Amino acid sequence: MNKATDNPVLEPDTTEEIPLDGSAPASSGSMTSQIYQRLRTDIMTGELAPGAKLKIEELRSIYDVGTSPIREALSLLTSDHFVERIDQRGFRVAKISAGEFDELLKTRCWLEERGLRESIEHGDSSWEEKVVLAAYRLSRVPRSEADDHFVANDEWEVLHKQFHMTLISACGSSILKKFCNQLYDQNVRYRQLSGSKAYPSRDVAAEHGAICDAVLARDADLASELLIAHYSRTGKFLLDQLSRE
Amino acid sequence: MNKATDNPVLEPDTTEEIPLDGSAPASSGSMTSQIYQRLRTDIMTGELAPGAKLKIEELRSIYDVGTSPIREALSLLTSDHFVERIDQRGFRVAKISAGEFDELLKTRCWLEERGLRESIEHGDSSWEEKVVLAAYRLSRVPRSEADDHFVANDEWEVLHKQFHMTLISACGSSILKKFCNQLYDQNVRYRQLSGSKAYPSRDVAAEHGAICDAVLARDADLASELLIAHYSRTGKFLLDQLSRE
DNA sequence: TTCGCAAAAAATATCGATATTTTTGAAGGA
DNA sequence: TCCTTCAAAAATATCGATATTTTTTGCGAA
Repeated sequence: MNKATDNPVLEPDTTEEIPLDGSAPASSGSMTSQIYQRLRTDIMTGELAPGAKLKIEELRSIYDVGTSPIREALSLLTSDHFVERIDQRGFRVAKISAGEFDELLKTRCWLEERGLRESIEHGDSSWEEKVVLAAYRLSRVPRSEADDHFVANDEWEVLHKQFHMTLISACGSSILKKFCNQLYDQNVRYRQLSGSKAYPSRDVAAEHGAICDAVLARDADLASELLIAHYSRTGKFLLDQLSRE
Repeated sequence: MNKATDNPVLEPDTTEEIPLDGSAPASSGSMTSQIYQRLRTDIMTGELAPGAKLKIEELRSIYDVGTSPIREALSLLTSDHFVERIDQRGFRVAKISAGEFDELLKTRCWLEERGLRESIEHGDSSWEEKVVLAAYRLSRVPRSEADDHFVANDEWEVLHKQFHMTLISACGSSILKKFCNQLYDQNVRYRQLSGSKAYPSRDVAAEHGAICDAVLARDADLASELLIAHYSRTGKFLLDQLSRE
């Protein structure tokens, strides 16, 4: 058998196309990039609480670098809306609120629906196969690392994002993809912050499967409906948690 | 007569709500903010050519400041996609291309259509009045400062943006508004760069009027159609200019 | 000539010190 | 008691110098 280039499904590096992290600066290399990544994860996981003041001097001693890389990393994080910059009075971790989450959810649905519809209309068979592959990979990994209680599974996180980003990957606009990527990460942050206690017991895997099926059937209306329902359900759940506090 | 608070139309500061600039850092205040603004306009106007290398030392001597504010301003400009940052090898002005413009135009239509539809559905009478006012103000100002040939009119630029941003201002998502704002500015850049020679002679003012009418009639389908046609027309024109070079 | 390699030059990234601004907190007056 | 004011403290912003990295250049060897 010759090289497997004629069958994309067998090509293992299909996943490489979509960078799943903040994608702006590579994590290695410059000090700035490293700090950027560390701060980014620390904010996403809630290590750094929403609204917390990010004092340069403090960070400087914690991460053991000069002020320049810190300030630069913080400036970069501004674009991801993970950090707020107030002129002449420094940086702070972006605040969260039920209201903002509501907007986030709404906007995400709007943008991803558009991305999905465009992909369904324009995506070729290679895109279809990527979707199938992403769905399959996701289905093989448990959502929680423990059976009895919820323990976040990093691998699932990665594959879940991969799946959703693949859905819209053939939309024909890298700008839209970037926006969706940004909003996805914002959403992850909210998920992390709402304390991953008792996760809803609905069959998320089945929902993914259904979306995948609708996509393969090129049924844009159904696929969109399922996708939005999928997001809205977790959204509702998170919103409850947020307003309960 | 008492204060004009009961009639929003007479309230002159209706415009204040939407910041029309890059909105991240205020233009005055810190050195960083000033440099940010200057670089931003210099890039938008084409003073700094697409793809041009932004050497820190050079900028440092031109703007007469230290390296920190420069680097920070450049980092901030990264979020607007006016500047590209390549780890360990500095910054350069974001490149332009017909392909990217095509995506920009598409995405802008997608997002603004959604914003407009949501606004039409949810906007109250105060929003309606803002639209009327923005449309009126725009209609009073000539597109070009000269009658015989085209000379960009700054006031028109401001009011035009104001009009379009007002259209989507009641969509209920500040995230979407921010995205549209960003894309609008990107588009302005393309317009500036494509050399403002001989502008299309179609009646842009009439198009704005028609959109406004459709909005007031709460006809979402018609308004969207007109808006998209409006964008597509200038888009086509710009795309021609771009690929002709 | 062309290729590759190393040294020089240029540019980026980072540091630590200083200037500037904001915040804090305590004293004095209404 | 509640403001207001002003000075000390804290934090941000900026600078100029140095360390690192990338790019260029020039010199042989195939």
